[in-house]
Amino acid sequence: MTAPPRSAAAAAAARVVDIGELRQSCAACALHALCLPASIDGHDLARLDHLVKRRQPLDRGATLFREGSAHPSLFVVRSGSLKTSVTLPEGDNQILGFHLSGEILGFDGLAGERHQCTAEALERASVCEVPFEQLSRVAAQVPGLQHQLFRVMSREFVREQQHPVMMGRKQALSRLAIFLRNLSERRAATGHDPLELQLSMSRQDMANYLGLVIETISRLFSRLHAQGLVRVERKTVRILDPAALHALAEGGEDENRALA
Amino acid sequence: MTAPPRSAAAAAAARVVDIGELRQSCAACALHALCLPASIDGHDLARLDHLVKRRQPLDRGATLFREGSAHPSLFVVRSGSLKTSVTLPEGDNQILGFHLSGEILGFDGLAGERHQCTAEALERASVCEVPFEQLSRVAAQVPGLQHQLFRVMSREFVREQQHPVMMGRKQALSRLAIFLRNLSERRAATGHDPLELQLSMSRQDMANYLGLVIETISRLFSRLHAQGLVRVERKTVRILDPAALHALAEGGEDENRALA
DNA sequence: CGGCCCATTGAGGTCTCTCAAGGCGTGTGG
DNA sequence: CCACACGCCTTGAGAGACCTCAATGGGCCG
Repeated sequence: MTAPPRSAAAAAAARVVDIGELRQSCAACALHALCLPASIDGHDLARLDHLVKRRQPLDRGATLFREGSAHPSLFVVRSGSLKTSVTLPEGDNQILGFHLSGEILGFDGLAGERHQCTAEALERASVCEVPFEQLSRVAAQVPGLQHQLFRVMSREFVREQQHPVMMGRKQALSRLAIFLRNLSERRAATGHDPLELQLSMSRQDMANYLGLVIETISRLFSRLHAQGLVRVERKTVRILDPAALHALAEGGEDENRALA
Repeated sequence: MTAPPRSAAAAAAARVVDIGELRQSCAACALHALCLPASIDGHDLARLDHLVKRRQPLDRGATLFREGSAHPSLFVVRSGSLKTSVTLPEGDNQILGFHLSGEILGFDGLAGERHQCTAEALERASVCEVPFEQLSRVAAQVPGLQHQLFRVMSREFVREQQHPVMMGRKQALSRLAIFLRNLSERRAATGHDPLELQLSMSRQDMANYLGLVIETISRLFSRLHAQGLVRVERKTVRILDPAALHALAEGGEDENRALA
C-alpha cells in the first residue's frame, strides 16, 4: 500500500476508514484474548463493549495523558507504540516503559483520582480507552472480568519489575542486550518476527530508560554490529545471533569482560 | 524489655503472647485504615476477617514465599520488615524492594498460580496472610473491597516506579540520598520519627537494591557523616540535615558535583 | 537545496568498581 | 568472664568503564 496523495477526497476516505476501525467491537478485536476473560459471555461482553471508547489516532509526540490528568482510564494499544515517563523535580524526566501494540497502560491512575505519569505516542498510534470508574462498576458485577483485571494488573506489576533488574546490571552492554531481548520476546508474543525489531523510540529515550547516555548507546550498537550480533539500520535492528545476545544479557554481573 | 531466659516456661509464655496477637481481629488492627475500605460495614468486615490467617512470626532470614510458591497470597506486614527479590539465571539475585510495617506485599503472585519473587524477613517479623483466591471471591461480592484492592495494587504499582527512577540517577550519592529520603517518608507515614532510620537490611542488600557495590555504600555513608548530614551508627542512621539530603536526592543528573 | 535534528565517532576526565587489608561487633566455647 | 573466630563493615590504592565535551556525518522536512 502506497501513501495516497494529499487531496480532500483522500483525506475524507481516510477518515471513513478510521471511523470504520473505531466502530470495531471488542468481540471482533484482534486483542480480544489479551483484554477479556475467556469465560465472559455475550451479554456481559456487550456491557463491556459499551463503555470502551475508541479515540482518534494519536500523532507522534501527542500525549495520551499527563501526570495529574483527572478521570484516569486504562488504555489498550491497538497499533503503534507509546512511552510513559515521570517528571523529576529538577525538570528532566525518567522513562518508565514502552508500550507496544496489544499491551495495556494506565494502571498508575487507579490509586487515586489522577494519573501519576505521562504517556506519549512514539509514532502514530491508536488506542482503546476504558474509563476506570465505569470499568470498576462493571467488574463488580462480572466476576470473570474482575479476576481478569487482577491478573492483568499483576502481570504488569511483574513486567515492571524487570526494569530495575536491568538497571541493576553494572555493565552497559548487558542492559542493552536485556532491552533488545525483551523487545524480541514481545515481538514474538504478538506474532511478529522476533528477530526484526522496530525501535520506535529515539536513542535518547533508550538511554534514559536504561540509565545511560546517548553516546554509550550509540557505541554499544556499533560494537554489537562490528561483532556481527545485530544489523543496525537507523530504527531497524535485525538480531543475527540471538544466542550470543542472550549470553550478553545474562553475563552482566562480573564475567562479561570475558565475553567482550 | 530485656530478653527472657531460655526456659520452657518462658517459651510457653512467649507462645501464649503470640497466640494472643494472632487472634487480634481486623477491626482492632492498627493497620485497619491501610487494609480496608472506609465504607465496609460490620457484616462484610466479618467475612473478610474470617479469611485472614495470622502466621507465626518469622525469624530473621526466614522466607515468607519463594519464586514458584503455589497458592499466592497477599501479606500485610504487622511488625518487622522484609525484602523481596528475584533470582537471575547466573545465580545472583536482584532485590526489588523492602517492605516495612504496615505495607503490603505479594502482588507478584496474582497474575498466575504462583509467586514470581521471593520474600525474606530482614528481622523478626509478623504478617497477616490473605489467600488471593478467597480474597478474590469475597471482593466480587463486596464492591468496596474490590475498589480498595484496585487502589492498593495501583499504589504499589506507583511505588515500584520509584525504583527505576532512583536507579536511573547516574551519581551514586543521589541514589543513596533518594533511598534515605524514601525511608524517611515511610517512617513519617507510619507515625514514627522520620529522622531516625533503622536500616534492618545489610549494606550488601542496600548495594544490590541501589545497583552499587558495598564499598561504595560504605564510602558514601562516611562522606555524608563527614559533611554532617547524617549520624551513622551501624544500623541506625539519624538524619541531621534533611534539606541538604533532599538537595542531594534531587541534584543527581549533572549538577551534583557543585553540591559535593 | 539548505537547515535542522538525530546519530555517530573520537579524546580526555572522573566516578565507581576491583582488589586488598584492617577494625569492629557479635556469638560461641572454654 | 574472657578469648577467639567469624562475619560485616570500613578504608585505601589502582584500574577500568562510562560520562563529558566536541566535531562530523546523514536523513528528513521545509
